[in-house]
Amino acid sequence: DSGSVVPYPSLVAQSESTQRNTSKSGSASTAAMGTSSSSSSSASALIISACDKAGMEGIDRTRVDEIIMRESAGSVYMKQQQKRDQNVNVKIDELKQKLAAKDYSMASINSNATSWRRAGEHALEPIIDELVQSRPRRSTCVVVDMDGFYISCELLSRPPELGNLPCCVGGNMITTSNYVARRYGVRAAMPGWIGDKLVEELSNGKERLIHIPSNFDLYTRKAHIIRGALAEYDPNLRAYSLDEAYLDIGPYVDLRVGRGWSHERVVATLASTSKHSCEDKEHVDEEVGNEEEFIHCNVDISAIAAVVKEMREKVKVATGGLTCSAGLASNFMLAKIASDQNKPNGQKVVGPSHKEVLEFVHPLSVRKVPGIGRVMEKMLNAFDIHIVHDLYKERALVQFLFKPASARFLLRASLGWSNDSLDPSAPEDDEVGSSSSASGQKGISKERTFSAGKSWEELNSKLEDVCRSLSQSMVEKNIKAHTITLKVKLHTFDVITRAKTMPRGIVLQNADQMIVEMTEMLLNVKRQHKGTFSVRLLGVRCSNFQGDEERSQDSGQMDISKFISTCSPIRASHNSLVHSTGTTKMTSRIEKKVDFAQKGAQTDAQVKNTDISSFFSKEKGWNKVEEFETAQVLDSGTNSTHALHSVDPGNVSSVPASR
DNA sequence: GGGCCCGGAGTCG
DNA sequence: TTCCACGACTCCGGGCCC
Ligand SMILES: Cc1cn([C@H]2C[C@H](O)[C@@H](COP(=O)(O)OP(=O)(O)OP(=O)(O)O)O2)c(=O)[nH]c1=O
Ligand SMILES: [Mg+2]
Repeated sequence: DSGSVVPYPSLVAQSESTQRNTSKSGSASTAAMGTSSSSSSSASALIISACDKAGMEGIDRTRVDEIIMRESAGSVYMKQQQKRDQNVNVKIDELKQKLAAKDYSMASINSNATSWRRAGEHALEPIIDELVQSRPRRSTCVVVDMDGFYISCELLSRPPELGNLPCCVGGNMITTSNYVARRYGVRAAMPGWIGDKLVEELSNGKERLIHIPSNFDLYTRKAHIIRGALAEYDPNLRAYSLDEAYLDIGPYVDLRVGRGWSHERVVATLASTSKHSCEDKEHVDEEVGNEEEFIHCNVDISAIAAVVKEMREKVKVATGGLTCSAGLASNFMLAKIASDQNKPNGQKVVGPSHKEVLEFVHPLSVRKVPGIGRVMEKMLNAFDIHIVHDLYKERALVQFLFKPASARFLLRASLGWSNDSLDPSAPEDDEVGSSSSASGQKGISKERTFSAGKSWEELNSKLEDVCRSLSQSMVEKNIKAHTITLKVKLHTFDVITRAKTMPRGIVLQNADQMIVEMTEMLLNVKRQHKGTFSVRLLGVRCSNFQGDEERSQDSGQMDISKFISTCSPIRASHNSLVHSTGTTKMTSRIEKKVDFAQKGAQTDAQVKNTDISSFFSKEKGWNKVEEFETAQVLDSGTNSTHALHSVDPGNVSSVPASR
């Protein structure tokens, strides 16, 4: 359609209260008609407990939502959520105006308000082609996620009958619940008393939610056992959290299934080769064969699935009964999504072909994509994008609406092939790029919530406690930091942070030193703040670790002119850095890394014609019709260094200056 | 132009 | 009667500096 064009100037800011969700099922262009987007219900859509998590299928979520809303109605917390919600609505309306302006200007030239999208889609074709081309051809990425981890750990050492009752870990705040409790809508990040209410009311008073205090050490111990079991299958596994691990079992299945080796022999080989570097690499090549053989080793996917099943069983035995679920796919984004599909105690395989990938990912809610949270979901929904397929269908619109990094991420997600850093589910495949400090940790923090309305003296006392506690952790971990940040949460739930980076040569670890800085900062915050200074949380964070900066040769200061003019080898930093840092793994691993993170070298040819942001952003002056019709996204000499397929440049290029 | 710093926000488990 | 954590990471925009 699109015949009718909205006069741009008529788009006045909508009053948020007047929406009635007019944008039924019309295409996103309906949204462009200026009807205020914004959510339908007055309740903040950001907080209702979307019962879409594992173990919560088919429960009467209307009643759950009703109880939750009733329990939190009018609370300060709720008011804060509504404020957030309103801010998102404002953002949405801004985007809609931006879109309307685009359609309008296009229409004035072309008499067709939305044809620019076709052109945009056309411009995306080569990029999509390349992404599809570079897709891994095997499903050997595994995400293992423990079922109800904390609560399962707790129930292990308790009478089994307890497992049939609704249980959770945490008192005032629930960190997780068992699957019985989930049937009542009780879930992580829910305050305890709401969980109580849910169970009480939805069981008609027959049951009560059982709270078990948290025992973090227990979970940490179990986590180590789990990793030990999993490491047999991939010694280079990434532990994303206590209960979640990312593995590439390609090498394992090649030897175990492809070569028919025994489990023990495979484990021994992998273990001996993964650890160290160059010498071992040759050793591996002898023992394992060359990489072509590796790659073309066509292992039946059901055989890989069988390996995963066996692996899960080993975890269960090693932990004394903890179950886990797993996803098996050709990349970690898909594997992560898949790991949730057959929870608990199940697994899901996604084949590597383009067809299989799309069949899997397209019907899913965009919310399933790791990295798309409540806010992004709401924004997408406002443009009638609900499932991943919509994300693909509206790819031109998405490219136009969002910032390059987000747009890139969303496009890749819509193709089932994402490893952007916006997606935290893709842990870096190792130590090459970032922080030389052993753990790779970038910050450490401590924060405490207490009843609001404390006196000034009490506040300072709390702050000292937090500082001392943090300091102790830093001593234990041998961490010294350059930057310290104070966090203050007011009784309204508004958060204020203030940071200070110490002068050269001064480093933070000592408690008294931190206390000095923090108390001064707190005083400043208090002075700046107008209105009653009623605090419910104080926190301290240290970052910018000493030893994290390291190699920053060439610290000499240059004349400013050099900075501005000579901008030649922007992109060289990528390749050369990856190269020069020296990767120390066996060939097959490196191969893998290219598949996973696409960090390998890119040819200049690849770099060309890939920055589509310039195509959609009118700031660059690309919004004239001619360009759209020729649809060439040329580019480039400029800043188009981050192509859609180049991933997470931040990580590789983050070599901070010396301090 | 690009790096670092700061503060706000979003996301995850 | 009340009552919504904590630790970690990333990105973005604005300011300052070379
Ligand atoms: C989501 C979440 C988890 N956690 C902790 C408790 C969880 O047991 C642990 C792992 O998180 P999850 O894997 O998200 O949850 P889960 O393992 O308890 O349940 P399942 O995977 O079967 O759906 O992390 C929090 O402390 N806060 C949170 O908000
Ligand atoms: Mg889990």
